[in-house]
Amino acid sequence: MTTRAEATRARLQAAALDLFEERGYRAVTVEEIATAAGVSHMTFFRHFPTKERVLLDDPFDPVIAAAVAAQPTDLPAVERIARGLLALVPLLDQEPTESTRRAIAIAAGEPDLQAGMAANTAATERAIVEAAAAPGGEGEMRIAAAACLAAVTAVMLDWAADGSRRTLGDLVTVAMTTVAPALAHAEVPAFAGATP
Amino acid sequence: MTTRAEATRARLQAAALDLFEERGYRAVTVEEIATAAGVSHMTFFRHFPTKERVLLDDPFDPVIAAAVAAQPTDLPAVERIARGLLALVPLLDQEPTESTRRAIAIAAGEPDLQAGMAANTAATERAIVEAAAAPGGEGEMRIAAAACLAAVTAVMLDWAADGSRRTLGDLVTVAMTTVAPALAHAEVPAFAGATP
DNA sequence: GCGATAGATGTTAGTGACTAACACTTGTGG
DNA sequence: CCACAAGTGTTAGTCACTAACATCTATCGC
Repeated sequence: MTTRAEATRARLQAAALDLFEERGYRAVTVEEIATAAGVSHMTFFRHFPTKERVLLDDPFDPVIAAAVAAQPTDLPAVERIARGLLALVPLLDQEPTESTRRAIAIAAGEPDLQAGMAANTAATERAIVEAAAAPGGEGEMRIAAAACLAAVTAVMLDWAADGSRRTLGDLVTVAMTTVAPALAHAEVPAFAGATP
Repeated sequence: MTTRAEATRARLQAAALDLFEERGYRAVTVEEIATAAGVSHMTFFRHFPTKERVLLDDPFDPVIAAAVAAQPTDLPAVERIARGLLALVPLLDQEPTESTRRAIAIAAGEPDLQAGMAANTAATERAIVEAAAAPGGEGEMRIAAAACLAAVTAVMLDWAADGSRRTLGDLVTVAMTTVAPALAHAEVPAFAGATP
C-alpha cells in the first residue's frame, strides 16, 4: 500500500531525474522540480532535506551491513567485508534499476554530487561497523569498510558513466579482487537478504 | 616573497579557523570571516570558491602522487600505493601543523565538511592515477587508490578528533597494513620529495 | 454517512552562500 | 610620473534552505 506521501516522494524523484538529465543538475531549481511534480517547493524539502538527496537517497545500507555481518567472524576485516559485498553480487544484477543507473550517471558528472555520494558511503560504513564490528575491532573494521566501499564506488562510477557494458556485479567482483587478492578464487555463497 | 594576495588569503584562513572553533562551522557566516580578516565578502570568494574551501584547501596532492609514482611499477596496485603512502610517514610526523589538525577536527564534526574532505580525496585519487598508472591499468589503479585513501582518511579522522595520542604516521602505518597485509614487515624507504 | 484528528501540503517571509558587473585603489615597470 | 594590472569594494541580484502558521485531506470512531 502506497501512501500519498510515498507517491509524492516518488513523483519528486522521477521529475528530478528527468529534469537533471535534460538540463543538468545545477541548472534545475528545486522550485522547478516541485512544480513538475505538482507540489510546492516546501513540500520538496519535507521529503528531502537537500536538493542532492532527491537524487542520492538509497535504502541499501541495512542489506549491506547484514551481508557483512553474516560472514565468518574469524576472517581479516578486509576479507570479511569483501566477502559480504561479493555475496550481494546476485542482487546487484537485479536490483539496481535503470533509474539507479541514471542517478549515478548524473552524480558522476557533478562534483557537488560526488561529495554527496561520499556521504552515502560514510553512512554505509557506519552501518557496517555497527552491525559487524567485533568489540574493540571498530578501528580496523572502519578502515577496511572505508577501503572496500571506496573501491566499490570507483567501479560504480565506471558502470554508470562510461560505455562499459559489464555487469555491475562483475565490476564489484573485480573491485573486491583488487582489494583482497586472497579472495580471487574463493567461493562466496550468495546472501539471502530481503530486498528493502 | 609573500604577495598581498597571499597575505589576505592567509588572514582569511586564520580568521575562519578561529571563528569555526569558537562558534561552529554553520554558525559562522562568510561575511563574518571576511570582516574578521579586514576584507569584504567578495574578496573572500575571490580567494576561495566556497565557504568550505577556506578550511579544506591543501597542497599535498603532488607530493603524494610523486611518492606513489616512485614505487616499483611491478607491484600490485594496492601495494604500490600503500608503499607510496608509507614512504611519506616521516613527512607526516613533521608537516601537518597544528592548524591542519584543527581544520580536520572541525571537519570531522560537520557532515557537510566530510563531504568536502571526500572531494579532496577524489582529487588526490586523480592525481595518483595520472602520475602513476600504467597505460591500461587506470581502472585497477583507481580502485586501489580509492581504497587506500579511504583508509587513510579514516585514521586521519581519528587522529584529529578523538584523544588518540598516536602519531599520524603510526596511524597511517596501521591503515596501510590493514589494507595491504603483505606490507606488514616490508621496509619502505622514505620518500625524499620536496615539501610544497 | 459524519465529524474529529492527524498527516500532508500551501503561503509567506525570511537568512545566507554564491555570482555578475562595474568602480576604485594600490602596487609595479617604463 | 604615468600606464597598466592586480587586488579589492559596492551593489544587486539568484537560489538553497528554514520557520511559523494556515489549509487541506485521508482515515477512524461513531
